[in-house]
Amino acid sequence: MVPQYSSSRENYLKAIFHLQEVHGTVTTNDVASEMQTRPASVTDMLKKLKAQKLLLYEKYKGFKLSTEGRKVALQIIRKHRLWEYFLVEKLRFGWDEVHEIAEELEHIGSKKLIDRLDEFLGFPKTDPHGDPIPDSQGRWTLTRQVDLLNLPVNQQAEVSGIGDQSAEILELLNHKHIGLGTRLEVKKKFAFDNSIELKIKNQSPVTISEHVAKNVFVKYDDE
Amino acid sequence: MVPQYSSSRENYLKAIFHLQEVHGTVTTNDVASEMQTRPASVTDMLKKLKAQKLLLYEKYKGFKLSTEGRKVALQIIRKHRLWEYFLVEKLRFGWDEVHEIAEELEHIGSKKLIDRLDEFLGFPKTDPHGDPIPDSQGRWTLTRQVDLLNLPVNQQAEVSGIGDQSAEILELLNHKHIGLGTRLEVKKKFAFDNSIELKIKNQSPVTISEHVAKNVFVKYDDE
DNA sequence: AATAAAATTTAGACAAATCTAAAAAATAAA
DNA sequence: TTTATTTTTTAGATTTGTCTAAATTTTATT
Ligand SMILES: [Mn+2]
Ligand SMILES: [Mn+2]
Ligand SMILES: [Mn+2]
Ligand SMILES: [Mn+2]
Repeated sequence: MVPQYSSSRENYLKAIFHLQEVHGTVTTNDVASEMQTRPASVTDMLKKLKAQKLLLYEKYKGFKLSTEGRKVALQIIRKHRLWEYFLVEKLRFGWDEVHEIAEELEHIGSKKLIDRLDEFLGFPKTDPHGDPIPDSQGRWTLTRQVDLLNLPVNQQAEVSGIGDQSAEILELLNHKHIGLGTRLEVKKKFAFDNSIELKIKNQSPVTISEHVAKNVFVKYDDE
Repeated sequence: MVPQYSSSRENYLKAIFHLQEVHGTVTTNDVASEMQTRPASVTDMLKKLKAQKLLLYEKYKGFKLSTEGRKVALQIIRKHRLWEYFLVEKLRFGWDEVHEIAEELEHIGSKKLIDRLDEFLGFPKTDPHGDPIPDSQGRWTLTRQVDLLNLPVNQQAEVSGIGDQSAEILELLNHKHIGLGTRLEVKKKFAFDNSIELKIKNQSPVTISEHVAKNVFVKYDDE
């Protein structure tokens, strides 16, 4: 039997993993705000994760996932993203309504379940938000992407990922018909507020703020 | 937002519902043994369920589900059985390996998820064990389910469940081309050893022993 | 270097779900 | 109808995860 961890512990591992990826480093306060909880609760949990050897931690000095902790985090992320893919591709959910549900489904234990699901879905490489899905060994293919602020004007590109994945930004993008795989190009950048005008084929131009642009990643053939 | 109950409470509701269905009545000890827990823990939980108006309970006098408790129990059962159907029909699990996983999946909250799943599966009426799946209003179609010993002669019926689920009986039934969904009728009952002769369309008659007949359940429309 | 501010941890509490041991009530047997 | 047995409930603990308030440590500012 594979060791099982509580949903709460799995959520902490996942949060720590994400923060480690973005900044190189994580703090107690970072985790507290990511998890919508109190710093004192984070400290409590850090001790428990350390006791389970999922975390390297010395009080006041900082912490990071152990090799085992990282492995567990990647499996939760794998489950989260496969379930999101399932919800969108098989149950016709919108990409902006699957995160909450996947947040629960990711804690279902069976390894066989998730490997069968992966197979059923045809071994998808990325989830509905463009994020890579780790394989059953916890590996993923790194795709390099640029955010829209850094996409050259008039360069055709394809949306390949979203940074911030709040329901709010997804709703906004949805409304403007911007989604994974959307082909677009930047027509104008306004220096005043760094807003950007985009053109999607067969649509009238749309404008997005700097805040949004920073969170939309695209890939394009750079010759 | 629909009220949410803990997995533990949902499991208790389900257990109480099942015991109510089988016997007309449930006791603290029944629940304890069904849930693999202690009578004292059951009493603790009965008080909590009563406080939430899911249970009608007076100490030492007995208890039963309230209308609301029954409704909740039926929704958990609906989810359990739909997930079992999904696991068998879509992920190619054996019918003998899905129960444990469904025991976890049944606690996922989203109502939309389960209704979409139902639709995706084509609104199945029974789970892989032949048990009826309640619809989204908690209703199920009452089809008379009897074992083959009690099926009237010449009454067309459909195999809807197997009692004993050992590999041995499954092998025997498999050999005789009897499985879930098989349409058949009883042509003759032999008083000598209670063996039974069956007819399946386009096949020559087959005989099964009393022991086998007792473990094959069928349903038929009772007019 | 001394002080102020911020981050982190500890102390002590609470709710949920479970347990063991003991008490109380209901039921069965004598 | 007493007495014995079984069932059910209570009392008091324990574990997990969370919280507030206070103490401690680190970091930033004079
Ligand atoms: Mn989660
Ligand atoms: Mn995602
Ligand atoms: Mn369950
Ligand atoms: Mn079943």
